[in-house]
Amino acid sequence: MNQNRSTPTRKDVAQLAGVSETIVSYVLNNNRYVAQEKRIRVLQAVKQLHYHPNTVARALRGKKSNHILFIADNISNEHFGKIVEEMDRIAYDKGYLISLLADRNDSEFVAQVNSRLVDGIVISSTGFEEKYVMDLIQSEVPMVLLMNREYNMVGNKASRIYTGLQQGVKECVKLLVEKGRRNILYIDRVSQHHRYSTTDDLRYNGFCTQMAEYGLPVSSENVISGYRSEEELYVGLQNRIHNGLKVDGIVGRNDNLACVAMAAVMACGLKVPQDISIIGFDNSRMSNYVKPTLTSMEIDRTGIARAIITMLDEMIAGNPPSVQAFDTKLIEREST
Amino acid sequence: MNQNRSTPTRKDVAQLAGVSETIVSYVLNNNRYVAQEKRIRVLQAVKQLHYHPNTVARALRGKKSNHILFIADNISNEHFGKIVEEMDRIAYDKGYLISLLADRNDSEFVAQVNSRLVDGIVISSTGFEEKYVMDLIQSEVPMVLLMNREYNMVGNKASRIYTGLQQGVKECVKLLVEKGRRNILYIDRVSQHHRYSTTDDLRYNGFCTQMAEYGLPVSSENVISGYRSEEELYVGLQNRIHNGLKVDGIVGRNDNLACVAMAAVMACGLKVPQDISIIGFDNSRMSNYVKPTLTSMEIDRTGIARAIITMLDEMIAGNPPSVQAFDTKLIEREST
DNA sequence: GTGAAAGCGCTAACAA
DNA sequence: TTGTTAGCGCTTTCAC
Repeated sequence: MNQNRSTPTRKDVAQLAGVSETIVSYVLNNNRYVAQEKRIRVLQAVKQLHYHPNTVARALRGKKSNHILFIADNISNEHFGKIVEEMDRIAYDKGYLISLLADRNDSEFVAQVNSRLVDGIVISSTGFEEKYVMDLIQSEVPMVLLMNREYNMVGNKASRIYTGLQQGVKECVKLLVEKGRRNILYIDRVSQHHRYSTTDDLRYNGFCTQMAEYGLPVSSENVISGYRSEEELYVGLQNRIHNGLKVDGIVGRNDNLACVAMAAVMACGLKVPQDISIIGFDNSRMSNYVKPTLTSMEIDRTGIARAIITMLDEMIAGNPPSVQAFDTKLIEREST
Repeated sequence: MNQNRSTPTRKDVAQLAGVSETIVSYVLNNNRYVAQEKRIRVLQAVKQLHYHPNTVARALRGKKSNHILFIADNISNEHFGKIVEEMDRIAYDKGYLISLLADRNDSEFVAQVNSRLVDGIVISSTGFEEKYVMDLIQSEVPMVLLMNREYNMVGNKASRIYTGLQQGVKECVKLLVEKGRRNILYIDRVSQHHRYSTTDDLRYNGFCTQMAEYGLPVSSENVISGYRSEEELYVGLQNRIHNGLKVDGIVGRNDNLACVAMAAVMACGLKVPQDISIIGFDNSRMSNYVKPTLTSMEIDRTGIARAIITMLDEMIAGNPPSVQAFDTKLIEREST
């Protein structure tokens, strides 16, 4: 814990400005009339001492903690990093600090989170069970959900952001069909804990929906799921193709998986994009550098980050939760 | 702020267990003899209510806040994300929460940080000025520095982790020289704020040192620096080569820049690795998927993450700062 | 316009 | 072994 006695407190400001401590609070919170000259003296003292009200004490007293918690199931990928980076840029000016936490599916986790007095919670996860989301909502902390999946019980108790996953994947399928592809694979996530996509997952859902609209089949044949690692996927996909799986198009759940799949089909002797078109998701850096370069869907991360902070701000101010949707943007490259 | 009245407090536990509040504290902090039966009743009540001591109140009272702050200059890249992910895994079990903050070079930033009562600070930045690091050290919060650069004033006031950058880049140069390369370029970072490397930067330093040991020149000819974006770098490098720059080897500051450089030299008609060998740094995912696949240096992120938490724990326990060094590992692929 | 004082949930010194 | 109490830094009610 910070033992530093040199960090100024409200008392120091009051002394330097020659006013009572209460006056300092009034000036800083701007919620009471204070004589002009005193106000000025206080502000000067604040500046001189580089005083910042102790966030912890404030939070304990029931004010804002200026602390936002971001709960996610994959805090290491580029997509997530970019959103957090952008959030930090906006949030810093508003005085917010952002914490990162990987989700755990147990009620201890919920209790842990509740023991922190945070101003807002953002959840971006497909694997975090809805009952725990509901537990968190019960404690009445403003919450924003990034809709990677559908929730059944949340209703309008949390703000929701549709990041364009479902519509985006639908457009991926459309593009492939327009290119004349019919034997289209969907590459599902790899997971060591058997957390594969269900139709709750908006990307997977988008795939199924659009395929159905074209009258194309969706089955265990063309949904590539159940692998525990990228290596397994790489080998498994090759085996399937050697065993006669027909494929002329691939939609990857993200760029990384699309690249794994691309490497696998190329290892099978298929030419991209002549024999098969491949499309990823996220428009991450690597899509520019793989060979052939990878067509991908760009997600509006800046817009999403802004929306998160805005929504949280509004809910903290007492407004009800809201909903916002974002579009994705197709970035076409060599792989299609 | 969390308005939730249902989150249990110490009082609730005391009531349920039929003991005084102090007893609850003593049991939880395990620092006083408490009658066996009472201790059991307390622990039962804790479990039943899912009670967690309010971290904020604790921190205010001068105890641990269980809060670690990670300050960095690039919170969106994969390398950084992996370290945080690993830290979270270890830290969660110890009750720590990790916050992320992009550095800002002003004293307001320092004051902001000080207003949070954090248990420890981790800094991984090349651009964050040392005077602000010193200001942070003054407030006596345990600190771990990831040594991306040399510091001149820190001395042993903070724990330091050498992540292998300098030695790693030296090995990169060695590898290229062993392959018979002599006209070796170093690709420096791109920066919109003119924050290019100086010899404080351990990667750049490693390059200079090893080149000198081989009697090879280092000049503005072969240090590719000063570009504001990857696009500028891509174009600029091609121009230089068209203007006669001789090059048969490239060391990229990271995989991403190495890929940009690789794309540029290939666009100039050079063959990789026949005409030119290229090596990156970080062993990020993309190095597996670019064509040709990219030789790179793997950093021991798991080890580093562990070391960070261990060091912080020890300093929080009152032990003096320490130093640790990690080795990098060469992952050779097609580009060399 | 201003100040005194209570109290947020917790720890630890002190007293019993 | 246990309870009482002061106080961490702050906000806000209430009285002046």
